[in-house]
Amino acid sequence: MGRKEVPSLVKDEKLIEKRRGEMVKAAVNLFKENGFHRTTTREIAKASGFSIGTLYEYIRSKEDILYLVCDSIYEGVKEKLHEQISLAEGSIEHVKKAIAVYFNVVDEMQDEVLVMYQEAKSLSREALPYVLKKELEMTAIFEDLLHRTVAQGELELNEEEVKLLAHNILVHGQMWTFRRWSLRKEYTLEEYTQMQINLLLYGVLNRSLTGKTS
Amino acid sequence: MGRKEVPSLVKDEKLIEKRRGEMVKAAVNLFKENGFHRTTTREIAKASGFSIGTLYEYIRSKEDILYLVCDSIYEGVKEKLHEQISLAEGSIEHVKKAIAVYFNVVDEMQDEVLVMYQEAKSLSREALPYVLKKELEMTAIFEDLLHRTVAQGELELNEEEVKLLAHNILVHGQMWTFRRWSLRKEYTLEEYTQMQINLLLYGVLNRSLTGKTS
Amino acid sequence: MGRKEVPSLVKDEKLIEKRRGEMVKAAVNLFKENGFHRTTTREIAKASGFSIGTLYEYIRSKEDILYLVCDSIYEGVKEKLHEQISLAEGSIEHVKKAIAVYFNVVDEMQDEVLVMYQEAKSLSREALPYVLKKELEMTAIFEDLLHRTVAQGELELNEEEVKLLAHNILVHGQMWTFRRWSLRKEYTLEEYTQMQINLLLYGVLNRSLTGKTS
Amino acid sequence: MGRKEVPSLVKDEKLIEKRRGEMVKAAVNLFKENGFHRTTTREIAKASGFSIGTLYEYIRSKEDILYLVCDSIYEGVKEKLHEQISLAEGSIEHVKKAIAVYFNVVDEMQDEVLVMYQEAKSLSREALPYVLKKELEMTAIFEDLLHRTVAQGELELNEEEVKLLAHNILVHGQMWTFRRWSLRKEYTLEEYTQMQINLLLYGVLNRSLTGKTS
DNA sequence: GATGAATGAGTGTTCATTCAT
DNA sequence: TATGAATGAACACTCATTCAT
Repeated sequence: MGRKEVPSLVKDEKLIEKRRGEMVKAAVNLFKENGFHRTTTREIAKASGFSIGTLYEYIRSKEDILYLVCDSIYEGVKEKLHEQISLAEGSIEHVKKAIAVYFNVVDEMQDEVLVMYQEAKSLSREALPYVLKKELEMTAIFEDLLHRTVAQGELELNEEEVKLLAHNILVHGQMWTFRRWSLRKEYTLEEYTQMQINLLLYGVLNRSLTGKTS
Repeated sequence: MGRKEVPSLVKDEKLIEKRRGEMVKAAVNLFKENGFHRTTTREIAKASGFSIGTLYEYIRSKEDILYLVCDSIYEGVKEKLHEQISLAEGSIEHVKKAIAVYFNVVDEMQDEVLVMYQEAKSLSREALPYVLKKELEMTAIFEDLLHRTVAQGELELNEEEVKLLAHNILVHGQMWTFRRWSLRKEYTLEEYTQMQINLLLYGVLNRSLTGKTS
Repeated sequence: MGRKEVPSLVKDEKLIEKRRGEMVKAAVNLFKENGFHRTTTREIAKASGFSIGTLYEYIRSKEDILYLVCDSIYEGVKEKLHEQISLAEGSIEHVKKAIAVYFNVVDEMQDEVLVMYQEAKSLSREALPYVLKKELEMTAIFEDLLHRTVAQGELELNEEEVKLLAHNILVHGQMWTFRRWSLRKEYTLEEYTQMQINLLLYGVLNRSLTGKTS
Repeated sequence: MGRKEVPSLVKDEKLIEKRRGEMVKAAVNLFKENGFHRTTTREIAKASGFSIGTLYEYIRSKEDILYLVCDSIYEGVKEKLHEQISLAEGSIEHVKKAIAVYFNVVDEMQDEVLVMYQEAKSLSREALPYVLKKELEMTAIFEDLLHRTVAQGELELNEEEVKLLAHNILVHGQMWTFRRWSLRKEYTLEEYTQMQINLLLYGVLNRSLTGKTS
């Protein structure tokens, strides 16, 4: 659904799934180490355990690998998220919980997230929209959560504020990877999570309280 | 001060400054369009208005260009910042003003800023620290501002919260360029600025007010 | 045995052997004409009958070609030598025969020998020792021969004289290539061989003394 | 006389002489270290103490420098030779003395001699004959010496043997530099000289025969 | 006479991709 | 389906030489 089709010369769908899984796993590790441009298709083939010829049976171009990698990372993050939080509820506590879970997932997959964050720009003008769409879907998860919490009466935010807050939550999660060279020195993941939750929510939280009392 | 020396075969310092300026300008435009790796040194030379041989009179390697680009962008941002805000004061109003000015500068230099944050990772392990140092210097500007405002009694934040808030301010500025594909659709720069100021500060602001009133 | 491994991206050992043979042959001709430095890898590839990309499937660097050339020449000389002379005997006659055979081989391979003699110095500090070792192995062939002849009682030479004489034999062979611009004008190979054998073995001074006394 | 003219844009002959002397000195050192091809004209200019522009006031091309270097080395060797031996005499003792003096000169100028014999091949087809001519002049010195000694009745050699012996003497001098990686381990210069004089002049075969008969 | 900035053809090398087996 | 040898356009970088000042 909304996923871009990457054609393969091989017919067996099961095999495609399997081989591409091996490819992506190998590629993430290599991209992590050397970046997309400095990684060669030969290296990816070798690390995947098959020949360069076989690699090209399952993709059309090097860029396809990058797309598959990005796609796979988003799916991974989303899957882990769905495993741990119910998206049907709506309460301040639930928002806090969701943020914490999200930050945890980002931390677990920090290499992957960083790779995607840094290399997605190398996707062609054709493939990029598919990845950006995934990013929007991720944002939507938090938007929905916030909407429900607003509907519940626990938060007082207009539409645009919901959007921006959801955006900020996502960004603060990514920050933990792309500024880790600095943040890791100052905070543990737990401290970082707690402090960001405070900074993210106390504003809107107090305001709504204030709003209520006034 | 803390800047990495990039050696040149040319002796005339004035000329080096001039030619490197031309180079950086051309390179930013090309990097913006195609990224660092997809841009060739010949393209940079041509766009700079001189031959490939001349290009290499002023740098040692392609990476030097990227370093000069990053360095120049930081200097540009800092210079514009210093032009518009006094860094000696300390008040809520001043913090708001500084954020707005910073977001404005980022918006004016959005191409440059985008290029830097996307390509800096391609710097070698030798050059990267110099750029990260610049980033910390930028963060420190906001840390100082917040410290002074805390000292003034207008904010109530501990040391670690100051650090994180400064990080957040910087990152949200960058995000205006990084996620412009999404943000631009929703907000004007002014709206984005105003809303982020609210989200960033109302949390801590109300808390301190609450603290005061209690 | 003692040969330096030159890695190849190609797995088929037979093919490596074959392609490198073609490469070396082409390279010798080109080096002969223009020297190592003035010969381009593209020229070598073309003369070898394959593309530049293919060339680099079989070597890592241009210097590898030079090493293979040197190695191949030594092997060629040694092989031809072993084909024609038994190295187990030891007599004046056998020494003379061996010298004549060696000079013949040098003459047959004069282009190769000259190339090696002139270009080996361009080998890196890493590869040079392997080539010098081959040179010592060549010298050792004549040392052994002389030793056996001494043991047979047909010559009276101490260890150091054996070494130097073997060295001189080798040098006189190489001379035939690197001074051919002059020697060829004066002597045929047969004349040169006969005269050098005389000078090497008979001595000029004693002969004249003998001549006088007889 | 017989020297190739190397044109210069500068008129002042004294200055030409001086500058070229500086150039040659610098070039020999650089060629010694890195070889002719790996040495750049910029390096030569710098090591000579003037600019690249000035360098080209005194030569037309890089190859001119190589020619001047070769020429200068020959002149140096010849000069030192003439300083120490009279070329008018003719006797066995004198030949021995001349060989020893020549070997000494070669040893003193070993770097220069090595450079010349390794790099002369890079001279163009136009310049090479001039250098070969110098080499023949050197050979002629020993030919003459041998001729006079034959005429004196102290040696019994025909014309062709004289020529070849002269060649051999020259080559064995050169080999002291060329094969120093091997020879230096076995012999001091004095030992090498003494032994080569013996082998060149006394012969090994007759000696052993003599030994046997005595 | 001296300088050194400018030039650009040329070099070694890489690597995504193809295709015969 | 799987292989891996072959390809060649493209790349970063060099350096002998020129010429305006």
